[in-house]
Amino acid sequence: MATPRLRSKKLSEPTIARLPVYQRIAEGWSHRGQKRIDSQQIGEMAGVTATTVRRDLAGLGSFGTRGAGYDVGVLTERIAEALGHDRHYDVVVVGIGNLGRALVNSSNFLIRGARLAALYDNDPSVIGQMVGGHEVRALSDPISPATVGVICTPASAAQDVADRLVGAEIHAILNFAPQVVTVPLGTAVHYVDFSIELQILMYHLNNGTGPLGGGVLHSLGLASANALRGS
Amino acid sequence: MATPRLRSKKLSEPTIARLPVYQRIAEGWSHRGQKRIDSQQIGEMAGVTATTVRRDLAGLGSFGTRGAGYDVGVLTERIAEALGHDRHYDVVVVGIGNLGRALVNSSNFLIRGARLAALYDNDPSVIGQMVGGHEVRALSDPISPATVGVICTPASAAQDVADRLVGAEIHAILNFAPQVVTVPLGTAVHYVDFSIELQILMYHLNNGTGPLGGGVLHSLGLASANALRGS
DNA sequence: GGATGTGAAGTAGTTCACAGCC
DNA sequence: GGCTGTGAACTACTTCACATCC
Repeated sequence: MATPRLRSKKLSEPTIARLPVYQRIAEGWSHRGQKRIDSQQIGEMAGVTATTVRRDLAGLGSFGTRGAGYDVGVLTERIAEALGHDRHYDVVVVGIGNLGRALVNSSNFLIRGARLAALYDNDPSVIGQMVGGHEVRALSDPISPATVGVICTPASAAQDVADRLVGAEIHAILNFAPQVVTVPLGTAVHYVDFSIELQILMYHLNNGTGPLGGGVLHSLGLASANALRGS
Repeated sequence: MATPRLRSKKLSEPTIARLPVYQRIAEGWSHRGQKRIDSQQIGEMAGVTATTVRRDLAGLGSFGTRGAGYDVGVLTERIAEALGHDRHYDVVVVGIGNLGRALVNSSNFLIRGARLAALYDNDPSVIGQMVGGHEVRALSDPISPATVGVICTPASAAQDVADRLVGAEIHAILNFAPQVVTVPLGTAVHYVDFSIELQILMYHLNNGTGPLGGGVLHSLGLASANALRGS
């Protein structure tokens, strides 16, 4: 009985952030016809040490082969399992400007179980358009049931949109707007901020320190949660 | 001798990632006419503890007032100083599709010292268009001198573009393409992956743990900044 | 031989608790 | 009273080093 959906031992936050990176590397490897990969190779491409890779993967169970590394197929499968990629969930996107369109049409955003459920905007010239196979609805319409809401509006609209998403029982929000939003307890908000990446890069350039080696890959997840509304 | 551009004591990686968040909070506060803010308030909005905020800010020098918190103006100024926002640097963007346009037109990307130097694409119907005040050039043209190169192409083009950027003496790359690229030693690649945020969010939803936890979360109020860093 | 997996050691980051100052 | 700034304690993560297995 191979892995009966074990209540996986809790993975550390840094590990969780690295697993998708390993997975992409494994997939690229597989694409080029390679059948096996070792921790040294993964580490080089991901910009971490081989030991870190081995510890991360050991947390998913022992599926490597001593002397021969990891089977690329098993590797991707185990990571998918750990991250819950077998489960499907619905995503609504609010704000269908350049960014919203880029996300919806990207081959890299709505993957691994994510399903696009509906699109919303408040611009009459955008409402009714077909984008990514969905008709853009009015923001004033009832929000479709979903697991995750993505905010791609200007900062000024972000709080209102967050309120609507929460009102529609959506408790996980990915916010691309440069605006801190307040939500009730029990709702998670992850912020994605393009400029922060640039700022971190510049800090290191200015100070000479930090990730400047070859093939450095930096992935930043800044999760913030749970402020009480009012008071 | 008030801070004569000190060779600032090295800040920790998590701290560096949090500073831009604090800065945005401070700016929002200032926008709403508030003059002071305390570590408790910053922490709530950023999703970290007040102690963490104080320790982060103490690393920039002691500019808080006991009993009264931080002056919002001084706060933003000190963070800007620490992150090198007074210095200007040039950015080239390659791949002017939806994402490239979204970034270039965003009020949140090219800020804090970043200056748009040039845009490139290889699609004849895009070359020559004006985007964000710049004419899109052919990818085969010589790359303009710059500090940072941003890759917004499909995965298949990413490695070629990275090679061109490196050839143009650009040693800092922000890669939005879902593709690991290899570069010579001395070049930093930061990898931004939208889907990773979604995957992390889903991991926590599936496992009940973490920044979403069913009810336990208030006690954590926790955020996480994860960096994969290389040698 | 060669690479995994893991105790043990080391390092980095966070939180506690409180002295110090407004 | 309130809130900052910081040594001390604690926790989490990474790295070392090597036994283990193919």
